[in-house]
Amino acid sequence: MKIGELARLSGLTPSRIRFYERIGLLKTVDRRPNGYRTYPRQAVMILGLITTAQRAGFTLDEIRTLLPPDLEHWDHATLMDALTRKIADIEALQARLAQSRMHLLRLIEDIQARPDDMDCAANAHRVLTNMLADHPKALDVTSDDIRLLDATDRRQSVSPGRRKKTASR
Amino acid sequence: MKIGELARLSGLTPSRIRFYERIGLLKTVDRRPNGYRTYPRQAVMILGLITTAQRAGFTLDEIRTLLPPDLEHWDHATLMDALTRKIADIEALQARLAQSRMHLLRLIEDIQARPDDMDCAANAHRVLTNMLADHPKALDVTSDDIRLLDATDRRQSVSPGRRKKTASR
DNA sequence: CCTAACGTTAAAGATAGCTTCAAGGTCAAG
DNA sequence: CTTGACCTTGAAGCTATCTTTAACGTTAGG
Repeated sequence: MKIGELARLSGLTPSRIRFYERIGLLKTVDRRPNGYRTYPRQAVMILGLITTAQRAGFTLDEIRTLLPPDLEHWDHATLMDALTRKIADIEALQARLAQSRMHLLRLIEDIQARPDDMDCAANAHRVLTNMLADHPKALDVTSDDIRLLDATDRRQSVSPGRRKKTASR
Repeated sequence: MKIGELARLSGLTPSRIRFYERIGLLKTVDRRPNGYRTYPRQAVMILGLITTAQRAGFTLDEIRTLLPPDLEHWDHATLMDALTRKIADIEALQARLAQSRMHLLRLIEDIQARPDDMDCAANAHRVLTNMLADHPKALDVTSDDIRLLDATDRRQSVSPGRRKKTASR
């Protein structure tokens, strides 16, 4: 089949298929005398496999190294290893997302927890200070820096669980 | 303070700070007679805020529209709305990651569930067919999701896996 | 006075994964 | 014979977020 038909069958665009060939993800295919690419039926499955792997989080580079020249002969060990590591990657991402989410929830709570006797500006400062104190390491901000920030306006900075031990630096 | 000191205090590079100014994320700062930028101490907090928001999954564009000219005067309603929507984004992504993970786990199981009387080639075909027959849209991850992933992932990844010779010939 | 470290700018490069464009060649139908 | 749909190529563009480079000015210290 020609590239247009393969595109229709696989749901990809012709340009994408040519792109995959260019980067070595698909092996070069046969050409007709006029230069047109000619694909075997199996190509549809290969493309489906590629998009499925992409959706699972594999990069094209990873897919290229995993894809065997022959769909029936996989490097079993390498494949299982890649799958296992990808699951671990996903779990790491999940952990970070969970943290991000909790961080945002805590931020919302903190903003709404404005004491009655505090005006918005002071509350803004309180929330900001709390938030930036939450991740000192990631921001490369030391405890000295925090104190420096506080010095700007040292009125009140009340929050539960303010600093956690400022690990290392 | 000059840009180098701000960079040290904030953990960002000078080029990144200049970049933020160029795209309008930071307002233009005062200059000394020699042309050097001069920052107020508050700038450290603004940069910390920006990187924190980035880690939470906000794009620089989003941050720019949310950041008030004055750190003490936020658009409370818009901010809360943005935070809430970002949490929803995260949760949607979490759901998709969970599905991706389950998909991979099922794939591993399926590969290992090769009947005794089936050779590897036939098993490969069986697994492939099962996989491609699975809910193809279930794991779809949009470019927006990728961005959110990047926000939590990129700056922490050790090496940005480089591609060899990006498609040219 | 010299040098190293810092500051400035505009422009280009890097990353992933494509799409789009320009400039053609091929082919089937009418 | 013309039209329009298809095919070809290489090169450039797109997105977001920076970094790097080049070429140059400034400043602090010895």
